[in-house]
Amino acid sequence: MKRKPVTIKDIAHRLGISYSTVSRALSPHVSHLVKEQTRRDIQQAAEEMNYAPNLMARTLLKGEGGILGLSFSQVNLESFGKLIHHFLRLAGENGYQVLIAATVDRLAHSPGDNQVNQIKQLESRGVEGLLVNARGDEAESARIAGAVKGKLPMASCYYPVGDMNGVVLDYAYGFFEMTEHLIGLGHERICFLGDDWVRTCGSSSMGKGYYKAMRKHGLTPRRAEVDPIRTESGYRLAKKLRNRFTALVCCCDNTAIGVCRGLADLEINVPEEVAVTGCGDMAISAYTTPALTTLIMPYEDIARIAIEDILGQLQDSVPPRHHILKPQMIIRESCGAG
Amino acid sequence: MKRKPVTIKDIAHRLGISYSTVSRALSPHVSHLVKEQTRRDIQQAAEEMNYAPNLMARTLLKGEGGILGLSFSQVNLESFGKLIHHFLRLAGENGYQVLIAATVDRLAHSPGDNQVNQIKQLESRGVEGLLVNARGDEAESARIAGAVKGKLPMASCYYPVGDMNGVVLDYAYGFFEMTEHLIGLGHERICFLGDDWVRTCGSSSMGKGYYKAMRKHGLTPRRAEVDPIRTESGYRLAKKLRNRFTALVCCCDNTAIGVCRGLADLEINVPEEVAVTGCGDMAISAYTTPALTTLIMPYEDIARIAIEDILGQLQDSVPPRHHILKPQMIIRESCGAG
DNA sequence: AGACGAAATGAACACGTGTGCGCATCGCAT
DNA sequence: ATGCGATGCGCACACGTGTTCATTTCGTCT
Repeated sequence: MKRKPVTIKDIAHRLGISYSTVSRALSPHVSHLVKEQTRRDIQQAAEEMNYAPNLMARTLLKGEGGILGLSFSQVNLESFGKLIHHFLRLAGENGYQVLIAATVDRLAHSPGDNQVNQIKQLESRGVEGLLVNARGDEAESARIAGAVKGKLPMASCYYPVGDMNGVVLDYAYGFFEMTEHLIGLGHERICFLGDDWVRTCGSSSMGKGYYKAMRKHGLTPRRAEVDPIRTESGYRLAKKLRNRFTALVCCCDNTAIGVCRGLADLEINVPEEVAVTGCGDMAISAYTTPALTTLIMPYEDIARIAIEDILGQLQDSVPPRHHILKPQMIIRESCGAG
Repeated sequence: MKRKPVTIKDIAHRLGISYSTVSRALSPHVSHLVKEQTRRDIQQAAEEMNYAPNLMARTLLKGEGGILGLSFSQVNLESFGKLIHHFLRLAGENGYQVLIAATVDRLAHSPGDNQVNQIKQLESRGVEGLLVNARGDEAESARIAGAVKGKLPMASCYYPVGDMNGVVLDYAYGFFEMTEHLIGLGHERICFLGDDWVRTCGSSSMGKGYYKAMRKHGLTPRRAEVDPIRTESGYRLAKKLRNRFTALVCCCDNTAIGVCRGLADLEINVPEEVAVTGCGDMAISAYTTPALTTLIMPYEDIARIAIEDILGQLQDSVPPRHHILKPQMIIRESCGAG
């Protein structure tokens, strides 16, 4: 089934010439060293034999292969899809392809399948730069930083990775603003729905921003655990939280929509009785009922800055830097301040 | 900035031994040929020097490198994210990594940046198998089939690519069933909201299924153009179609949610006055108001079958086959038959 | 001590490509 | 016919790795 691919040797053998001539004829910057007639013969033969150059051999010899690595914890959320989309596009525009690796489960910690191991694999494949989306676990982030430091240009996104340069989303800022907005509307019993908010994501975490705003106004913070991927997880929580809070700050639009529907099924009005906010601004979030108040993340900016940073480091012209991007709060109906 | 990576030669030089010994010591299946003491020295040195094997060199020599290729038209929809997620997971479980390439715009046809070219690039990188999501354009599909045929094991997903084996979603079946369901509920003026439905996707297209059901019952099919990515596109269409139809069959949940909100803003009740259906079953589609009647696509099955097919062809044990997967209609509120 | 199988290691080749160097060929002037 | 610059092409090496073959070293028995 799997045929041997044709090489320049095959072409040379067929034409009865040396393969260095073939190599030259097919390399644009030295093809003028080959007689025009033979060059045409070679190009025609290459076309006929459906020749495709072996980029691994070329990379092995020259040391640079035009490939960037992407190590992600997940890809099945719309937000990750958007980011990857822009990264692929921008990489392509700069002549790079992308090798992508994703962990199966952001919670799985099987020793052989951690993110450090994945990054080493990407490095072994000869990637020239790395875009990393770490889970936020500080211990693992430190190991990642140790494995990459000084060997490869890297940009982390969303969460910081050690002291490596990165494009960090200031979730804390966004959730601080969002929480203060709700407090300004008169809410006092406000609950945060999200992951473990102390251990993860360090100082830029969503929970930290919420916590800070609550403490600032002398309110007691509370938190409920949800799985951001499963809308159902938010839906179920609505029953438990129905009478205990007047506002629910969700870590993800997915969650917020589940919560809204859960409250509606209990005949609790959103936003009149309970205000709900999300994060991420999915494509549909402006068109749900009620339309979702949420945080817009600048996915395209993240991808662009990350690419610029990696390419800058590669050309040794630009020193690695930290970039902190602020999400933009967009007020719609679900928080009751439209 | 970019340091030279350490090789087995570096390790050998440091220990004053030949690099063949180092190579053996680090290859599990022949490491027993090396004296235990030297083997430990080598492994310790490799650890200390942070050695990472060059997988490109290994691939070049042995001919197989453990990479599968993914050529997609888009990744920024939730459905594509899901599929890629499962594909990455299953590939990883079988010891493969994934090189991914995506076209920027499914409508862009710049000659150098077509999908055929991308696939050739992936081939040059030494991918052993290919998962292709073509746009459905028959001319380009034929070129893709010609470029890949006999050289690489390939599985196409969603839409067929020439006569290559693939995992095809029978959209036509799903939209036929959905349309008949609406007709069974008494609807006669039913409109299809989607892409160009004649040219694209061949006989398995969404539009074909809708068309067939309408014709079967003597109804005149109509279509409105929408961009499945932009929810806004469905929202705007609600005004134009408000009084002309009693049911709207959408090509994507994104569109359906936009339409629902558009109708709601016009104070038209869904589903009492107009029924709406979607396709894809996004994470939130069961929790919108009204909950969306839609088609569930078996993303995990697609990924699993595609991987099995590719790996089967690689081991030459399983002949390539066609697989046709049927979407499952799930009735919720938006069609008025809950 | 000598012999001999076993164990351990080094030398060499291969994979496909790019490139520096040297040789051959050709056209042209002396 | 000889010299000479220019052009075109082949040889050989390099990249990092895995594997075959030959060679050395070692332990053991006669």
